[in-house]
Amino acid sequence: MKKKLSVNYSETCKTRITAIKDTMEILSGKWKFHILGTLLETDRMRFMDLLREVEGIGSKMLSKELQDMEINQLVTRTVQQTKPITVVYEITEYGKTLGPIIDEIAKWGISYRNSLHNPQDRETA
Amino acid sequence: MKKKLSVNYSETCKTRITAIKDTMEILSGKWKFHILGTLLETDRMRFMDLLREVEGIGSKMLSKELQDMEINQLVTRTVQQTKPITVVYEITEYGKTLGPIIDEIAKWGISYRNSLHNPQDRETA
DNA sequence: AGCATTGGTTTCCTTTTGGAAACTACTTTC
DNA sequence: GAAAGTAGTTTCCAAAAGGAAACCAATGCT
Repeated sequence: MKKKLSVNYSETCKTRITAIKDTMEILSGKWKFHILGTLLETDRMRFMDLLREVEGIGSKMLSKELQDMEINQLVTRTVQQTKPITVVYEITEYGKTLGPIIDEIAKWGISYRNSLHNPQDRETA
Repeated sequence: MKKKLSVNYSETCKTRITAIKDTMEILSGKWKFHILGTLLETDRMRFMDLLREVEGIGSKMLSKELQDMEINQLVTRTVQQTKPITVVYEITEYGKTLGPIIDEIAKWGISYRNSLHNPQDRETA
């Protein structure tokens, strides 16, 4: 009797994997979670403010990541005709639907930090 | 009057950002969510089975990602002294605590797919 | 003997990612 | 007029990530 080679995967499972791939592609790169985490807290921020708040990022990366997210309708970019022009970025309603993901990730990260101090927490997870 | 330069960030916000960074570092790379998604469904799998199920991955990457996750106690590796030795990987209880994150990511990815067909869903998100 | 399977490792190469610094262009302030 | 702040873009480079293919050691099958 021959063994089944692969493809014992259910449809729902493949859908799930595709969904995970889609999401992670949209949120790819070193900074998107970081930027979104910031925008979810403060709603609207100018470019230079983001540059200062998202510690470590450079203008090239910030610009690129914001463009990516604008294309995916997660953030909006608005030029304001002020004295020196300013540009405000804000998270869209659609972008806010990522909130639960970010929350879960933050939650896990926090309990991970705790488990570094109390490693037994990890065994009894 | 001078403007405040940066650092108007609350402590909880910084904690949150650090948590996000921690989590994403542990789950870095192209395949970890994929592998975890698979192991969360099937519990225990052999190396070659994973190689076939995680479509597109090569042995080098699979090996490396599994090692990373073993170090972080997300999966266990057990050698079985069978005829040709087999190695089973299974997700740990601690690894299962990532379930909610993966679920949220999968959920979002699914509704994202839907919004590609009905773009108005995205505006009224 | 010869091939397949298991579970990897190693090598070599390409692509992607990301960072630093310089530069643009316009306006305001000193 | 010089400096500084706005919001980026461009260039140049280094490092990291990832893939294909070959290889290895042990065992089983025919």
